[in-house]
Amino acid sequence: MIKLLLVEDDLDLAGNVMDYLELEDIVSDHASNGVAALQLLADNRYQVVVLDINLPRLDGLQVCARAREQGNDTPIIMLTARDQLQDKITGFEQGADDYLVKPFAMEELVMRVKALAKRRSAQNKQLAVAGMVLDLSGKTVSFNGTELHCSPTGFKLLEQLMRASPNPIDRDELVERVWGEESPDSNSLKVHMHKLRKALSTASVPLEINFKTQVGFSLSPVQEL
Amino acid sequence: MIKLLLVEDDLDLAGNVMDYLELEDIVSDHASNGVAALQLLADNRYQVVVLDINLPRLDGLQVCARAREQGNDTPIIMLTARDQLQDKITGFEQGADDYLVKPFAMEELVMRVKALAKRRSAQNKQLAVAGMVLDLSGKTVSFNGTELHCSPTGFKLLEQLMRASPNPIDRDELVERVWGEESPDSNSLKVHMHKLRKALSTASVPLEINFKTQVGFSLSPVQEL
DNA sequence: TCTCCCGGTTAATGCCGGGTTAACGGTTTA
DNA sequence: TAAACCGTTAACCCGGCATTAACCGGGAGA
Repeated sequence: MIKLLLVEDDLDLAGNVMDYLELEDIVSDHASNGVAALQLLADNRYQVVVLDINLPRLDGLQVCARAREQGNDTPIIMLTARDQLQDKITGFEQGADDYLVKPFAMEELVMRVKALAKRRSAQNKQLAVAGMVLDLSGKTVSFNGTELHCSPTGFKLLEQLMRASPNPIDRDELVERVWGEESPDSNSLKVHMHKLRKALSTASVPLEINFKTQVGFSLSPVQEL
Repeated sequence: MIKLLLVEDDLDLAGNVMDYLELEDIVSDHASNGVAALQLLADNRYQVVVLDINLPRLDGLQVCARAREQGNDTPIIMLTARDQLQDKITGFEQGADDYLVKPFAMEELVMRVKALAKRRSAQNKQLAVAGMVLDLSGKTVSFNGTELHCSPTGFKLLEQLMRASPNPIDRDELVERVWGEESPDSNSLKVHMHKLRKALSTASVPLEINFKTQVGFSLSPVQEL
């Protein structure tokens, strides 16, 4: 789900855009002038801003510049009816990230919104359990500085296990988060789990994956005897 | 301080413009016809050219075209009394960077001059990674002083890789930045990548291009063992 | 004690996608 | 007009990966 701020004074257009975006699982706040936009930007965290250039009170370029001055680095898509080079230049100079000329296709807008949101959300987050670090942006897993190899699916599995750790995660829940609705034959999970366990042991990571019926899988420190 | 060439046959207007620009810390040379303009362009380096279209001897469009033919990529602002779309199109086709219709406000001109000068100074930089230098203005790449050959597309690819380095850049993102919306068959990227890698290795550049699924391409120093 | 269930283990299969190479067509240059 | 360059495409190779199937072994219940 993407949270977006739409700044557009044409209420008809704004309504249409918001309706369409909603179908794509993008929820929008709306401002119809520059001052309101800045207020919303200051009070909320959006993943993307769609900003018309022609606005009452404070035009889009100024809104963009002010927002950047205030340290707000939310990705901004500029919107304008003027298909002129100068607008683009000025827009980018003010710190816009992308540009769309009216009239535009809704699909086009959605595509760009998603692209920017994705780029943004992929920024350096990482999970750590018992010294093992999982880097969401680089898709890498490392322990004691040495990287350990993980296939994409293995990575997703490990991510879920680490998010839940030290609590167990239900088997079906796990499968759904990794594979989504369409899950393959259950054998696949077994095999991936096996590979994960093997990877952990060969890397001497002091963690083990346990399974308990009616409870699920859990990632926990190895128990010495 | 911005150094500018004003090409304008109306001496009154030219004088006014130059006086005004001076207040903004912009110093101007002046040519009153196309031939003189080309001569000055060949002998000096300006940050911006303001070029009237209606000129004696050689009109502005021709001056623009000739200058570009000679490899001069100084930003040009076209100036004309004719507010016609055709002029704009033709102007941009000849390589103009911006456009201003007479009569214009001095503030408008100053704004655009500054915008172009800034863009120019910003884009004239060169990128350097691990001793390899990519010159944006000259479109050349060199390592240890020796130039290494790069096709236009290869150059764009390398530029994006270097901008992102050492971080990876998403495959789709890369394709869009190099080819734009309409990208060719994905094979093309592979081939260009291959040529780039080959160029790097034959030039003994200690950099390598890596790819990782779900992450993208990255330019990083070679790992010795 | 036998058997069914279910997770773990291992090996095999097929696919997907990047890497590599060669060839074709268009454009520019000598 | 021939040569060189460049972008693109097609064809193939190859490795990694997900998936499947087959088998093993322990625990629960009859």
